[in-house]
Amino acid sequence: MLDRTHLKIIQAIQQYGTLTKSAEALHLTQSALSHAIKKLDAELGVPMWEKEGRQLRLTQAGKRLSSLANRVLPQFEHCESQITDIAKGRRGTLRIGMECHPCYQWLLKVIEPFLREWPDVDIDVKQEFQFGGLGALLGYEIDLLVTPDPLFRRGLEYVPVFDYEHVLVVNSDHHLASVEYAKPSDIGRDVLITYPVEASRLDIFSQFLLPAGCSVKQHRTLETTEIMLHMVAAGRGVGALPKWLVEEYSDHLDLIPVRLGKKGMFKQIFMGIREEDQAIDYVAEFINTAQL
Amino acid sequence: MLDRTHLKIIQAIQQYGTLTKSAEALHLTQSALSHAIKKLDAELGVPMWEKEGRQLRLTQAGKRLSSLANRVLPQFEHCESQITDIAKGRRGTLRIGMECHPCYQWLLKVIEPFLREWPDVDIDVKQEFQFGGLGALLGYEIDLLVTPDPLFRRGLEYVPVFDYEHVLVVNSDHHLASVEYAKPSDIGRDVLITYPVEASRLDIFSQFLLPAGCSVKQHRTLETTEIMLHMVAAGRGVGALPKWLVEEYSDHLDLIPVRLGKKGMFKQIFMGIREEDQAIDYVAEFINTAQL
DNA sequence: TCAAAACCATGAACAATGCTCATAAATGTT
DNA sequence: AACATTTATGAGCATTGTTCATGGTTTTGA
Repeated sequence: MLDRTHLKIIQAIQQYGTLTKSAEALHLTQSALSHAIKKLDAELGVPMWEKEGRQLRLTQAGKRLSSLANRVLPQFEHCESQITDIAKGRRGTLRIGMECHPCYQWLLKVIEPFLREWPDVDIDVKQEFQFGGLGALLGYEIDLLVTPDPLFRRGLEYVPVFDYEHVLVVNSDHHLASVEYAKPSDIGRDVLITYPVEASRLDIFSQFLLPAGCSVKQHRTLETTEIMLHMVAAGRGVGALPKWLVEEYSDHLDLIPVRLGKKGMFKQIFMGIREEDQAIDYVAEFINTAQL
Repeated sequence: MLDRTHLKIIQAIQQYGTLTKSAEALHLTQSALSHAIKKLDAELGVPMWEKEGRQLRLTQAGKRLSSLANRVLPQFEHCESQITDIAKGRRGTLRIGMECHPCYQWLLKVIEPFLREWPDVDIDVKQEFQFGGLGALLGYEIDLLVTPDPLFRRGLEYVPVFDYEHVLVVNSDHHLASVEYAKPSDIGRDVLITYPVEASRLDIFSQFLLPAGCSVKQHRTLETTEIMLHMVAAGRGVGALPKWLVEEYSDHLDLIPVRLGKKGMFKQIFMGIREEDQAIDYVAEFINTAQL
């Protein structure tokens, strides 16, 4: 019967390439591994690897097994650590996925009191997912998703956690610094600085520039909010961020928020969880504190 | 180490309630099971069950394990059967998920030539999913999703497979039988027959009646297309279905398709797969034949 | 080209794990 | 209280997986 050890074996061989090294990683002898894979091939009736000289290449069947390993093993590990956490009196780890870059700053503020109140719960924040945040939630890679884009599905629950206005950020020298609101064509000669995600996921493109058929002189990306704001304050470009975030920095930096379009761009951030997890006390409590 | 057998045990006990029956189902003696769960509890450091008299109830930790079992075991089984299929020279099973009821008829037409061309591939059609069709695709419950509602995510590919017009169906005695198109208020005194899914997933509600603030006299649901059409032909109500589907039955049944709104309601159906599966020949071929 | 190095395969012996059997204890039923 | 059903326990057995020792194969590099 296909078993967790088999998945570990296939994963190790994928990772290390040779039996000898894999065996070492698995705390086995090379012999044991050799026996094991021979038996596995025999049991399943088809080899998992083909040998090209010394190279081991996965067969079609092996690829299936490898795919199973990659998605199932992490779940085993997480479940195990959750349970041993419970055993030790700790409550476990809340794995939070983020689909909106600037929310990170907000999350930090929420996390702090939570960690104080729940000393026996750990928090883990992840930002990259193979199938996107929703996929990660459904695939049990994360337990909680912070997203501006709630895709309601059966079995999932979304809760709005906060509203904010998305604004353009410029410095006081910029020609838009004193206007009431910015039009899409106003930034045609500017450098736009954003987080490094696909343009389709950036509201400034999808909901402001693109619908009006406008573009910018240059599009630059930066990982960190702080540096982004420093660049804007230095007149090296304009940004698009939550207004509250801009206001937090406008004490020490020369930053002016400018409304996007006449009506402004108002966003709502949601937290999504799996229905079944609603019953877990610290999950419920996290959502509670986050809503304040 | 947590293992597949442990997951099977917890699942069996959930299902059968008592150790004795579970042991039988697992082809073990009651003694073996008793030993096994004792060891499991000891290894994890926390009991998985609490005894209320003779009743076994899952603890918090046990619930985690049970949840793991429920989502992981099916994947083991599917992977195993895929591989043994390959071993036997068969190619495996293409698991198709359907999120649109009337597409079933269309699928039947597509499946037929495919099964002829690929005698070593089986097809499995599923319609109910815990986390909806998308969740099933991401969770490896299905390999291919037929849906009117493509949610583009990283790691997924969607292909449009066909377009159709969604129409109201009435019989020739109905007062709408001869009009050019139906307005939302026109069916306020009718019985509307639909498939048994939430109203929010029925376009006739979400895109026709609701936006106009209209409703119907009564809303009935029926599983099968055929009976639904018989009811309509008998004047017992009106339906909302793809035009091509209505036309297929209008030879033997008294059915008239009526455009929904002045501009009609045009829909597009997509097939979604995981990117990684694009390389599998029979999957690619299925999509090809389906696009014709 | 040939030896050395790295890697893999195999069989026998051993160790550990899990299973069964037999039986006792606990729980629920009448 | 007696009985039926279910669970727990310990000892012995069987299976499985592991190591050890060794021989074969592929690759490397002088």
